[in-house]
Amino acid sequence: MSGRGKNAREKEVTPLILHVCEDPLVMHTKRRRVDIGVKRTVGSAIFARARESLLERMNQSHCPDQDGDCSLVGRGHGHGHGGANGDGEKSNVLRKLLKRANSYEDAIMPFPGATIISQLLKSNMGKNGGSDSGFQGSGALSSGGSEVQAEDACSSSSRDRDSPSDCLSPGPPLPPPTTASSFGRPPPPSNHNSHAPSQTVPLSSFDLDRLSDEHLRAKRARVENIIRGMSHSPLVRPSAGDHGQEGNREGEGGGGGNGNGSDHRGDGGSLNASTRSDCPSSILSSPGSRGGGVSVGEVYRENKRKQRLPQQQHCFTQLVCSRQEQRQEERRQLKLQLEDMQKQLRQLQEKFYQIYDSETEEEEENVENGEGDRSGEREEDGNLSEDSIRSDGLEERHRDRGRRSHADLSELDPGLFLDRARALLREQALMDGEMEEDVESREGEERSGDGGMKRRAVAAEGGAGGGRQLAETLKQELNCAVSQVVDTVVKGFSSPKQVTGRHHGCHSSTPAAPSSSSNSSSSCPPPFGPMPPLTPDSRFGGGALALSLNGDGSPTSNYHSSNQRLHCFGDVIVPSPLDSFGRLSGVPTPNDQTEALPLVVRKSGGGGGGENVNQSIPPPPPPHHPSLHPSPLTASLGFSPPSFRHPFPLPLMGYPFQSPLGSHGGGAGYPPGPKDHHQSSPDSMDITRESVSIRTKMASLAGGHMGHYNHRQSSPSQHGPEGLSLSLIKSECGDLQDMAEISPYSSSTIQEGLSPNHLKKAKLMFFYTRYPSSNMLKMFFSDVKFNRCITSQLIKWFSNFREFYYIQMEKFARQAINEGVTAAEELTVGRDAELFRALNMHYNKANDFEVPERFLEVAQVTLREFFNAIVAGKDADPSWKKAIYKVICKLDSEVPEVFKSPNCLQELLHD
DNA sequence: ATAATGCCTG
DNA sequence: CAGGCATTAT
Repeated sequence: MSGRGKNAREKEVTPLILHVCEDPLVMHTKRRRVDIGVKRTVGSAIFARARESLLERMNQSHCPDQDGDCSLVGRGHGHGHGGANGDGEKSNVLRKLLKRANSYEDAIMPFPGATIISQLLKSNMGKNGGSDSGFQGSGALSSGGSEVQAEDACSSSSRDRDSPSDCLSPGPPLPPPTTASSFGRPPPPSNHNSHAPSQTVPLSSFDLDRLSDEHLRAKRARVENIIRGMSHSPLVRPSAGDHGQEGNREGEGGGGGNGNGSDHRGDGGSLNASTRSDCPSSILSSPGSRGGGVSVGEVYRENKRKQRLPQQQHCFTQLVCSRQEQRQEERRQLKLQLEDMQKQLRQLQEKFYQIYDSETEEEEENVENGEGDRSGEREEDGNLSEDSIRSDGLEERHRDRGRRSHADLSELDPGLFLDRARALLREQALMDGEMEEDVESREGEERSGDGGMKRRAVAAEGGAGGGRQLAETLKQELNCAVSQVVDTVVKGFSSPKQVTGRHHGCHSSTPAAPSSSSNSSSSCPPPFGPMPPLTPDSRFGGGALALSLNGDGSPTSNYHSSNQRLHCFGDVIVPSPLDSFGRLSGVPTPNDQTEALPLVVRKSGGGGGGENVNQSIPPPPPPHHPSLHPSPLTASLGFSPPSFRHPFPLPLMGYPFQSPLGSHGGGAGYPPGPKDHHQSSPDSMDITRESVSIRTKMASLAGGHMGHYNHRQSSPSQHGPEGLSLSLIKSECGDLQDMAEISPYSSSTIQEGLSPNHLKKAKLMFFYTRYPSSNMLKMFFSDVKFNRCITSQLIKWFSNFREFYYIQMEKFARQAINEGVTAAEELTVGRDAELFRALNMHYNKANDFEVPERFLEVAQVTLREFFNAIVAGKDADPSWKKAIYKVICKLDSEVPEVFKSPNCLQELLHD
């Protein structure tokens, strides 16, 4: 067989050889088709047609161009792979995180976001100090350096420009750097790590003020960096992941010590500083000046950038002519930035969890063995290694906690957690003081001078004021920085009335924090302050909890928490937080949708199509989002799994998340498993984690995800037949309508996609029919909303079944011949036959279905047909199977009515 | 033009 | 199991 196939292929490729080849197989100029050409059952065509038309109409109303969507699948495939893979690592981390998130939620929630952030910041400092340095220059976010970075990030992400979150950082083309001096001067960070220490010392000794200044700046820079780094988070959409990865690579390179990243940044910063004002285009061209080798990826990005260039220039040009345009652009960017920041904060928190998690795990594993290779594990996670300081602290904590058993963790109450955090901070401070040298030696390579400096500052602070103060300070600083950034940006433009106003409103939405004033250094009510707590809260769906816990500083809790819930992990869509805020706060935000749209648009962009997407052009995005986003109400109610919010992929979500949601009052957002029991099986978590990766998969739109789900789902008792399909793949074909279907009210069993259970069902059906017509399939899978993709998939399934079936037949027929069987009559297929076992294993793995006798007969006939054909030497004919197919296709029997029931699996398997 | 099939490959 | 492709049937 294989040989034949190969020959055929060769034929196609090298037709010239044909005349030379004697091999009959090769003789065929064209690949011989063995197509059976089986008549297509038209039976009940009328009936089916009517139904079909009905369905189609439904579909059409929502998604006229299903085809187009379908095509995306293919395209997405290729691209998706890269993205998916890239995210893989992170994904794992995330999964890990998620896995335990639940247990920690309680404990973590209380943890003051500020503290977490500060810790993260510190850690980042240590790790990214060198690479981050670039950001430092941007004392003010508006600094050219930062802008360049933003440009970089954006441009790199331009591929999927649809993901605004990517460009979160400083981004918005802000007014010329007021603090030009700060960033203009060669930021210490720009230097290689090796220099860092030396610089740090002199600085600190020189001028405390300056030190603090730097400190502050560094923090800001760090924030930016973190944000930037965050963009790689696994949660980020695949497409986003692409560029994110690139960024990551660069960053890592810098961090790694080769200095590439640093160089690059440094160049960008300086270049930007010098040229930015002159001409934006120069910025764009800056890539050329980038450090060292330009990888293919970079080239690609460069191209992207160049593509964008015209637009940018245009923008600036227009600025002269009409500032409005620019403002809009800026506005948009600002928005993006804000969103990103929020997201990043959330992610920071997650990282924290992550570390915490990994540590915990390690503890669990190594409690008895001792410390083991903590560092090793940290390295594994990559991000974890970021902060040695933090790690140290964590280690300590873990040691402590570890002895108390893992269970403790989950039991920690907020207060306790907080205390621990403080203790940790103190420990850190202490350690810093005592082991500064030691630590430095260990991390010196990674840490920039700034980082070192920072650390000292931290230590000092900690010593003086204690952990709490430190935390507070950090928190404030962070908040202030954020606020300032926001304010700066906002103020930067002569605020387009609507937009700007709205933004302010959003920020100020917090009762306690009146709009712009927030940026005052001392008591800036952090617009995003509450963010951190969000995650935990969101998971619980109980905003109230967050509120009570939040007391520590962020005046606003519910608001944000609910909001966060909305976007939490909304990597995919990131429905602008602003919008959410606005709605929640009751501020009418008519335009929100419009504005947000651009962000949302990414859906398809991920694939391949969307390079351009909405870079600078205010995209007139499709007005479909509303339905996509859970209404504020929903969110507030407890749209529990924020992390699972997938704008588009929603359909998919239904399946995997079902269980998690179930516990939360039936997950308002998703259809409760039709009639199915929520399986709270141990798999729940797995499923949950899987969900994370689903995003990636979804984004990639690649096929073959089914397999993954199968593993989880195949277990019989799991999901109902409808099991909430993962509609995945085909979800693309799907329309927005699907969303509606999935939406809360639609408890209808109509599925957008095929679930593992559907596959199972199809396999069982194969015992009755080998050649089901599409109409038949539609009847038997009435719980599936058919579209071309679904139909094709089902047909493909059966095609695959047949393939396997016939392969087995041929195999066993030949085997029989080899064994000396001479008469077909000698061949019988019983339930104990090897052939049957093979088939049963394939179509009825669990063996929980009684294979109809008829199937045995058909199998026997088939086997004999093959036997006879082979014996007769018909197999020489490339299409020799065709005859057999024709015979077999007539042997289809009626499929029991039970199969028409969506719950048939239960019923069938129950027996 | 589209659906359906089969073959091959991953 | 799915994608891609070629072929065939409608």
